[in-house]
Amino acid sequence: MSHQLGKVVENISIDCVIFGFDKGNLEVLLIQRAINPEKDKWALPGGFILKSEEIENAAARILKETSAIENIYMEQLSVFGNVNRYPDRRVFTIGYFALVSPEKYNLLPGIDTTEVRWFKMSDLPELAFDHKAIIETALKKLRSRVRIRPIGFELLPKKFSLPKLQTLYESILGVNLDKRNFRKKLLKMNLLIKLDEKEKGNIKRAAMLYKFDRKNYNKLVEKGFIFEL
Amino acid sequence: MSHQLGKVVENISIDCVIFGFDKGNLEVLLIQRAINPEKDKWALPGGFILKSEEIENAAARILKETSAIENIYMEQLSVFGNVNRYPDRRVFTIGYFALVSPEKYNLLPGIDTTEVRWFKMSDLPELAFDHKAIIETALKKLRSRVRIRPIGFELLPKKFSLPKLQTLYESILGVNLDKRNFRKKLLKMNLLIKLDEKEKGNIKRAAMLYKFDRKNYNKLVEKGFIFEL
DNA sequence: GCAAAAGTGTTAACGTTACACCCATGA
DNA sequence: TCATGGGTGTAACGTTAACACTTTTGC
Repeated sequence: MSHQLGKVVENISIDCVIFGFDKGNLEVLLIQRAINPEKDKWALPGGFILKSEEIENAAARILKETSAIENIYMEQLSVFGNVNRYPDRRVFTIGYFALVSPEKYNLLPGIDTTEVRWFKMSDLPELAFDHKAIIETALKKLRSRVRIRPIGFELLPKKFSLPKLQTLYESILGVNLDKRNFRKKLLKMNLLIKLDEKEKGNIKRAAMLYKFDRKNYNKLVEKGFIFEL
Repeated sequence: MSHQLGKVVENISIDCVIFGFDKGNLEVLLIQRAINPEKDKWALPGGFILKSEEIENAAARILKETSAIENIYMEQLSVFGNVNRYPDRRVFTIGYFALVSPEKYNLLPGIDTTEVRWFKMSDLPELAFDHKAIIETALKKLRSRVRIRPIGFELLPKKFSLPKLQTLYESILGVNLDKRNFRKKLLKMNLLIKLDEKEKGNIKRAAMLYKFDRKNYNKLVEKGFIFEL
């Protein structure tokens, strides 16, 4: 955004940690920087806040401009402001984070980016600035959230199978769960609608598909329901 | 800190939400502003970050300079940056929050403050800037934390009785708890050391005092223990 | 027909809830 | 001596954890 420097708050940026889940792996969205500083390095999608722009709008705009992802709910993570985190001058960055289902979006490298793609969390490249630390902070938050809010569903396609959901939880939490107990618990919550449809593809035995019952979830929350793993 | 404007990052401040607990009431620490903007209004202890100062150090320094409270652990809450939250120019503020036992500290109005004192959460004065919203955000965080981390102990004196601890939890969570069940649960965790001492004062029957066993808590956490109400 | 993954119930251990009376002390 | 708040145990209930076999289907 160097061409915009007059219009932006020059010492506060936003960086977005977007988690996805694909084929049993937790992934994160990274862009390759087309400009200095840290040209050619991989980094979180980020940019500067406009002088008269609310922070949340800035986060949404920046994510859209760099990756073409839009209309997702992002949550504020933390501010990172170590004196030397950015070269030349002091820049604070506000971390945002969100969970999406990768297959829902067509990625498109935008302003100041040469490439956008998903990286497995287990196989991250070298990252610009302090973005490694930001991702680690986001992962901690994800882990602590996932047990008490039904955010796991955000990471899956609209239609998903119970084994996929279980794999997701296992991979985020880093533990193995009992298949029968997991199903029992989830189904008893009345948050899943069983579809009349099976998974497709070259699979031995196709699993039944479900969708998340968001309406009922909201209704239950109003009554004091607390989702817990 | 007007006299320091050359040395500070001019568009990023810090505001501290310090909760205390006294006589069954949740309280928050406020200062009366001695300077413009919002002179004479009550506000959170706050100030600007020095250009070459790490954020955490700034938070600690600012709290000390305004209220004389020091050596406490504060946690980052969120950034507040609405375009019009501050008059004249755009200033972002980083909210920090902490829990203390009021009786441990002698308050002393510091730089740019005419008065410091505790206010009951149920009886707050009109507040400067967006500080009301910041306090509300902090309260939400406090409520969601208090069930899953033993932060309640921070709000009490070193030595406390079980009824006091229970009152504290009841007042933060806004519910009534069963005395016997509460005791059973807490005592089974092995986080309390019973002292050979009773509460003092004009009370009918003095309760036994306990202290929090922080060493054992840390040991248990390492083994995977999760505190839960 | 066999390998691979989906689907299905029961029991025992554990934790949570509900509930009522006696005790110590200051006034 | 009485009013106030401290302290104590048990039984019913619900939740979690452990565990193994049958079903479907692509190859």
